[in-house]
This record gives sequence, C-alpha cells and structure tokens, in this order.
Amino acid sequence: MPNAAEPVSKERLRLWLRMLKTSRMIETRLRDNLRSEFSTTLPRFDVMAALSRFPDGLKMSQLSGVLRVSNGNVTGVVDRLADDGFVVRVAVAGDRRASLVQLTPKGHQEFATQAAAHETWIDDMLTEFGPDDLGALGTRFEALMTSLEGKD
Amino acid sequence: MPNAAEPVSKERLRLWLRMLKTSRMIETRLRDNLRSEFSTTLPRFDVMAALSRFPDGLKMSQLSGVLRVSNGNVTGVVDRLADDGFVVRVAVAGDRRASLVQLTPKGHQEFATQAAAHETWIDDMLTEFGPDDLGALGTRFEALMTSLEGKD
DNA sequence: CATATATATTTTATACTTGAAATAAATTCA
DNA sequence: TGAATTTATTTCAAGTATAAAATATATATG
Repeated sequence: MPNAAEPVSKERLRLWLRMLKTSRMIETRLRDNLRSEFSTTLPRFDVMAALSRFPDGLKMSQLSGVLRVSNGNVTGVVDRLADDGFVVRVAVAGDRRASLVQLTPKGHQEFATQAAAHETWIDDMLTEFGPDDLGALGTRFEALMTSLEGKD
Repeated sequence: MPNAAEPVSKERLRLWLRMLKTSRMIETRLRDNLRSEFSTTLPRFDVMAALSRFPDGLKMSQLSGVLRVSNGNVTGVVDRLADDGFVVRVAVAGDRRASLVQLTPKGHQEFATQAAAHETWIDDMLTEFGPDDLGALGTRFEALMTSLEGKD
C-alpha cells in the first residue's frame, strides 16, 4: 500500500501547526507581560538572560550564536540596552575588533527581578503539565532537536 | 514540605525553553527554505495559507484574527502580495469600509506549489515522530492550548 | 615584509511586528 | 435627524529581523 504513508505526513503537519500555535500563544503572553510589567521586550530579555549565564561577558558574535539571531540584529538590541545602562561593551585585550558585552550591576539586578517573574508566568501557563508530562515531553523535544541537528 | 513544589516550576521552565528552541529551529529552516526555493517569507506564506482555506476571501480584520497578528501588520503583507499579483482586495457590497482579500488564480497556483513543498519539509524534519508519538503529542498540545485559553 | 585571507562587528536596505493614533464609514439611540 | 459610539482599515513610530555590503583588525603565507 504505497499511500498508507500519506496520512503520516499530514499528521506531522497537523502536529507542527499545533506546536507553532501553542508556542506563539505562550510567546505572545510573555511579550505582553514583559511590556506591561517591565516595559521591555522578549529580545531584550533574551539578551540579558544569555549574558546572565556568562559573568565574564560574551562577544557580539557569541551572543548572536547563542541566541541564534543575526549579528546585525544583536547590534541594535545591545545598543538600546547599553543606552538604558543594563549592559556595557568592554574592550578585549589583544583584539581591537572585538568587544565583550557584560551586564552592569544595574542590569544584573533588573534581570534577576524579570527572571523571577518570567519563571512564575511559565509555571502558571504550564500548570496543565505535571511532573510525568514534563519528563516525557522533555525527552521527546530532546530527541527531536538531536534529530534536527543531524539534518543540517 | 513547602519547597517540594519548587523543582516543578524549574522543570516547566526547562520544558518551555526546549519547546521554544525546537520550534525556532523548525521555523528558521522553513524561512530559509521559503526564501531559497520560492523567494518568499513565512508571513507571506501564512497569509496565503489562510486565504486558501477561504475561497470567498477574508476581510483584513478576519485575516489578522485568524493569524493572530495585528491589523497594521496584515496591511503591509497584503500590500506586497497584491503588488506581486497573488492576492486582490475586492469591495464588500454594502460596507464601504471593508474589503475582502482573495487569492488570485496565480496566487492559488503558487500557493499549491509552496504548500506541497512545505508539507514535505515538515515531514522530513519530524521523521523522529512516528504515528504513536504524533497522537500522544497532539493530545498534549491540545490540552495545553485549552488550558491556556482558559487563562485569558 | 607584503599581500591575501579570515574574523569581528557595524551599516544598509528591506521586511515584519506591535500599539496607538488617525481616518472613514456604519450603527445606535436620544 | 443628528450626535455619539462602534467597526474596519490604514498610517505612524519604534523596535526586531535578515542578508549582504562595508569597515576594521588579525593572521597566514609566499
């Protein structure tokens, strides 16, 4: 039966559309919350989250690598965060092309507040998933990521 | 044990980050494919996909409702699709404010080609998920969406 | 050393995205 | 009827996003 395989591709498409719809819904709510509670945006939060994991700072190219967005994109977001005093660019000894972007103390403090709220928002949105679901779904996503990475 | 609950919120956060990373990876590949194969973008594809399901056309406000994006956003995307001859705005009898956006024959033909490729790309990216996974995961996403909608 | 190549980042052009303001037309109801 | 409100859409300002070009610096190689 050659076309017994056809419904599976349709099912995969359906699953993708559901996944996309769900993650867009969650993202939209996070954006709304970040805007209304902290007057910030998801890209800004993402940059600060990345920097908070690297106390020594990240070069622009590392930042765009971690966040998987273009170099030029990061330039603008970092510019605006620097204007607000949340990050600084510091020179790299021995390489005048590069600079390290670091959170300022003010940036660390602000991010700690935002991150705590963020975790609460996610926890509230995902109450549907109990401990059993979390493990099982995490495993599926890990497997999918691994599979995707093998298809570069 | 009051803090026995704490690890669950961390697990929920981890799951969200995995889900976000995975869906961004898939979206990025779809964008790349749409660009390289059809010189188009995901928002344009999304608009055409919505219109293809409504042969009578959709009003701008219906389109932004279906796609869950802002009105002003749809204006620009539809303008560019109209410039390319893939959609038209037709007057609505009895309401001079509104217009219906419809795919042109050229738009239908182009979308059919793109949609077929799109389904193949998704099928290839989600080979990791077999029929069993698809049903189980679909159910979990449906439950999560329902839960989210109850928290407006 | 001098040139070629590679690396790090910014700039540019274009498109997407939002919320809010503006415009225009339809509807309500005093 | 006429004024107030609602609805449909576009315009606007600002931020986000990309690919490609430009700039500047570093490294490799003949």
